[in-house]
Amino acid sequence: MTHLSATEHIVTHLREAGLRVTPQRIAVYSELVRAHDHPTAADLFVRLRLDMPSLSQATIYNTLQVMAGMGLVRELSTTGEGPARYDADLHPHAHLVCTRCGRIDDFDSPALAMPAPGDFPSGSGYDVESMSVFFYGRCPACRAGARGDGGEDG
Amino acid sequence: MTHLSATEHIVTHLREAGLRVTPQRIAVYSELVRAHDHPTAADLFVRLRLDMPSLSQATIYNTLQVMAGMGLVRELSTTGEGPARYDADLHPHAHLVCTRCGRIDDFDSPALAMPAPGDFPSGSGYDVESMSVFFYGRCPACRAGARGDGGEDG
DNA sequence: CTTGCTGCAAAAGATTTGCACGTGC
DNA sequence: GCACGTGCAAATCTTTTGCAGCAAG
Repeated sequence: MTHLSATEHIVTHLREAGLRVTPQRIAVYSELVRAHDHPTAADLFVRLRLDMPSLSQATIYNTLQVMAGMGLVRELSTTGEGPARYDADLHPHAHLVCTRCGRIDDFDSPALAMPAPGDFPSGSGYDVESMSVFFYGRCPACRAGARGDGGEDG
Repeated sequence: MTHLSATEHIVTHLREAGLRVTPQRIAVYSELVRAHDHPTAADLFVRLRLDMPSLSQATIYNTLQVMAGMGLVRELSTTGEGPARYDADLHPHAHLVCTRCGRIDDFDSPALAMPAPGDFPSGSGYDVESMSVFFYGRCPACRAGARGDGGEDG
């Protein structure tokens, strides 16, 4: 759990899962680690095609599904508004969703009493494995009266 | 905010918003208040067509959009898995989402330190208006090895 | 060499939209 | 009576799937 590169990380996990290590999988994961703007499958497609013109959308979807299943990435869902977004940052944190431009920012709450796994509802009969906290509102750019094109990140 | 019927409630809000009071809007809202299973647009369509055969899906979607915009109902998003679900219960509460059958239950947390509006992230620059807390796991029926058809509510 | 993965394109599922008619106000 | 809302069907958008060829192990 030292500072392995994204490539090392995905390669290790794929090997351990008995899955094949392909350039496409490495590319998708690496881009997701590099990006901090919670891109959609389509975003990743556009960005990655620059370096890998043969890449197909189906492979992106497939790869994201595989990685989400391995627990390597997290699928975020805003409000049904638009496509799913993805996050390679697995440390527990909330998300700020702009209801105007759709941008998603991380919100790492020092003050906010974020429920810990121990607070998971146990009386409900559910076998809770994870949780999500979303805050909805307007991002700084949209508050400032900007047109709200959506966000670029890096 | 006394115990008005669902009809009284929606009629009042539509009037205040300068929108027309139609049987379809009353029906959709009333069914959403009656149901406690966070139905999808398609669920509502099936249920309401029994009493209102001419009702169309487009009207359901349109009505849900209008009511969500008015803040009368809340749109929930499970995990991007499947269609959006709706909730007419506006009091702050978390949701338990079954990752196996898609069922959603309310979770009203007495013990859980649910962030209050005052805890909303203010340093982020966002103008936060609402929040959602989702817990993901397996519902009692699915834990018990049931097939997981999804839930009826009554 | 074997089998899983990729790329393509078509399919499937959910939601939105255009238009003509009906209806609330 | 006017304009909004409804109903229908087609369009749009996102994601999944079938299949043939390629490449990882």
